[in-house]
Amino acid sequence: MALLQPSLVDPKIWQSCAGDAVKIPKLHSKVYYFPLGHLEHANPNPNTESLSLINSCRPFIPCIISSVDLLADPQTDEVYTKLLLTPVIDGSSVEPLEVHDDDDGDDYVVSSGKTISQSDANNGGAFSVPSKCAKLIFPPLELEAKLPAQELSITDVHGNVWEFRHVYRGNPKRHMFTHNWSQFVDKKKLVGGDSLIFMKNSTGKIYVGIRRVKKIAAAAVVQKKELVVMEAVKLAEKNEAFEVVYHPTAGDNFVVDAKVVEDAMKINWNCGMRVKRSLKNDDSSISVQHGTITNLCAPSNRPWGMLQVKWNEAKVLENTLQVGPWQIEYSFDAPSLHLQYPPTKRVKVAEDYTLSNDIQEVRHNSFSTSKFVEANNCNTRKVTFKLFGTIIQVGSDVDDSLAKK
Amino acid sequence: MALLQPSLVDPKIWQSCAGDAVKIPKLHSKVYYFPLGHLEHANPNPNTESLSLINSCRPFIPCIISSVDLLADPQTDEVYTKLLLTPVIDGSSVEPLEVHDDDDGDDYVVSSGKTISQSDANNGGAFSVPSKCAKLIFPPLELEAKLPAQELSITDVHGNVWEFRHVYRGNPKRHMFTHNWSQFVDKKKLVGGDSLIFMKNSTGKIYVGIRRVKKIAAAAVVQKKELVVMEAVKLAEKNEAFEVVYHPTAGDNFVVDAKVVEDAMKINWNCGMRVKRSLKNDDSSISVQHGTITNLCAPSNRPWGMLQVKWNEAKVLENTLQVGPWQIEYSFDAPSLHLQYPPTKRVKVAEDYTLSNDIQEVRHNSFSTSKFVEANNCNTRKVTFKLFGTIIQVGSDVDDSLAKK
DNA sequence: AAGAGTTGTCGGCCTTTCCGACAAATAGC
DNA sequence: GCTATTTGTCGGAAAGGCCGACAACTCTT
Repeated sequence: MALLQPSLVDPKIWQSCAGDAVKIPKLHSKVYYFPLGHLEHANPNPNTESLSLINSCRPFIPCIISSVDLLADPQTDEVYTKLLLTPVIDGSSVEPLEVHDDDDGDDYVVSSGKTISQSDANNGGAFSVPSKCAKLIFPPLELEAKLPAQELSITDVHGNVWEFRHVYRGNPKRHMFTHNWSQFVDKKKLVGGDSLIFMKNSTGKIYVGIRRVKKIAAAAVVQKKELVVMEAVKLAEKNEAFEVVYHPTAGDNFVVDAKVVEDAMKINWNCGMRVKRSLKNDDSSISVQHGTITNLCAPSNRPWGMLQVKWNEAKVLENTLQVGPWQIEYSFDAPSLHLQYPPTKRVKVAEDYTLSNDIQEVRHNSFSTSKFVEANNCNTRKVTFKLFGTIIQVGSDVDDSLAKK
Repeated sequence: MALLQPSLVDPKIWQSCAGDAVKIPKLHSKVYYFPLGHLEHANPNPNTESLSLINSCRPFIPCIISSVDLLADPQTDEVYTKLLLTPVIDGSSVEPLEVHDDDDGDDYVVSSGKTISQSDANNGGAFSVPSKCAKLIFPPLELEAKLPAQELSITDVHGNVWEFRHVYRGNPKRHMFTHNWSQFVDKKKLVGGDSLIFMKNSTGKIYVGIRRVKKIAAAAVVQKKELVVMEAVKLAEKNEAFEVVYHPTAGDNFVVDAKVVEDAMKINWNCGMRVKRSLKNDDSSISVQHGTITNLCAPSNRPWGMLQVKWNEAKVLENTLQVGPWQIEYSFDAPSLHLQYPPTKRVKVAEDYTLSNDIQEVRHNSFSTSKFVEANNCNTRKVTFKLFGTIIQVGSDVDDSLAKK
């Protein structure tokens, strides 16, 4: 039953399992690859040797997506993706292939999730189905009947079918899985805290995906992953095609759509700015985090983790303290406690006619420090990146002008 | 779980499921196809219309096996085969393809069977494993342990894997399947009397096949099968390639290796001759039936069911009362009660130079009747068949010579 | 803050599964 | 035909699964 090969997953099912917040670049699209993000994704505490190698590399590498595999782990059922990236040599005349929009329009997938309780995982072999899920995903039950029941065939990410009995019982009445539930818990090694995602496509076929709480990663495995990352980085630096693996549950993607990065870099991010970040929860509801930029802290002008944000909400993962501009949004609605930042985007664009194969970095060593920035222990730097032939400047004299007000 | 398509089965596993007595002709080999046998295989009581059509056809048709599919029924797990036969046009110069001997030598399959009891099928969800089977097929258990147990992964004919707990318990101690056995009974719809065949190949992988007691064939299904047979017969008669389906449990094969038929036809079969027939039982043991030829009763010189045999053993299927010569062996060792027939093969062979597309039948209308034959109410006929350009004569004047003694 | 709706956990009961006892059937001498 | 071994069936025991009761939690207003 347990296949040893990773399973190819239907794109819409894969997306629902990963969560709608997870963005996988499209085939043949332009992206930026962030080596530091890649390393931190494999190992949050990388060894110094790896870090120094990363520091000697370009901080971001423009690439084209040459292949996308949407996969599922045969052991854990968790979804992940394997991408083949081909570095773009600046000024090269290779015409990019057409980006195929894979939204087929007609077929859709609706999903509903639940983090399973201790009782779901251990007790009596029954699963308490959230009423939202039952209403949205499963065929309607005869709720007036004495013992409403139906047999559901639910397909996992490997294409294996599980037959559950779905009943509506108890007082107050609720939806439950009874028959075959404990076998499912047993085979999938589910524990309290793991999440299930139930999905239904336009043909009515029902699917189930799993997100695990515990990330059991042995030190040896992490070491191995780190070595694989470093091999990829070396290939990227040589402008050769390289393969990366991205697990949506292990932090943000380090391969980001070019336009998204470029647009985000055009904003004059500065200390004290109010920002937000919308997150999808396990049950596919949306929650919004609000925060304030506390520092522009990119060493060597690395956009990955350039902005340090202090989030208002307590439960925030460590790796979201330092974010890239594309990972957050400027918060228009939230009133700033100290200052009002104008939503106007002040962008400095300079046409570049130099055909160089490397990304040009121009560091402005003359920092201008405003009173506000000083008061917030925040260094404002003028930083200019060249992105696909366009020079972008971040951390401008906006502060000064505002401070003068 | 339940596939709707027939499964392709590994040849050695298929053979063990069918039983070693079942002979499937090799790809590209010469065979004789018996239309009457085909019809009786589909329906033991065929309608008169079908029978009259069969009678207007050749009684046997030489063919080449153009394809062999070894299959398993997705509903019942029973094995069967689908053959594509291409009629051989006598004298045609088409060079036959090489017959590939598919015996790979190295890999073998051992098997052990059991007809399951009422208790196996209904009670308490346990299966009493025959000790022979446990010793031959399963990995050795620590028989000295207090509760010897192991988990066995057993593959069915569709490639689905079943996990059973195999224990050695009770007083007296015996091998049993406990965990998952009742699910297997349930899913496979097993009833007392059905047989299981456990197999192990040279890599140690364990398989299970099923033979059912009840042949539930609705009248409509039988009608359909009869029509399919008649279509095949019509194609065969036109010397066009045709497909046949053979179920090993439903009687002897009507597609028989040419050499086997020819050799059997060379023997002067006669009334009173002692014959034997070895049969493989469910548990893969061998039992031998003994009998006496009571009649040479082929109407229109049809070798299928030409010999009428009275078997000594009681439990004989009806369809084995009338057999073809290739289905039995001359019994050298069994002492004849009345007469001693010499084991010498008296064969009359005549070279045939006529290039005819049809099989020549020469009926000798002058019957000679001996005293012995008269006393046994047995008609001795001289019958000549042309097989692949060789004329074979059966039921000779041996009787007379013996009777004169 | 209160009410309605939802869902986590528990104990009881019923079914299924697992076990050795015993006896019946079979194989071996 | 006798004995040794194997295996079919049974009743009791243990485990697993299904149920409503009740309470805690969440969401809405």
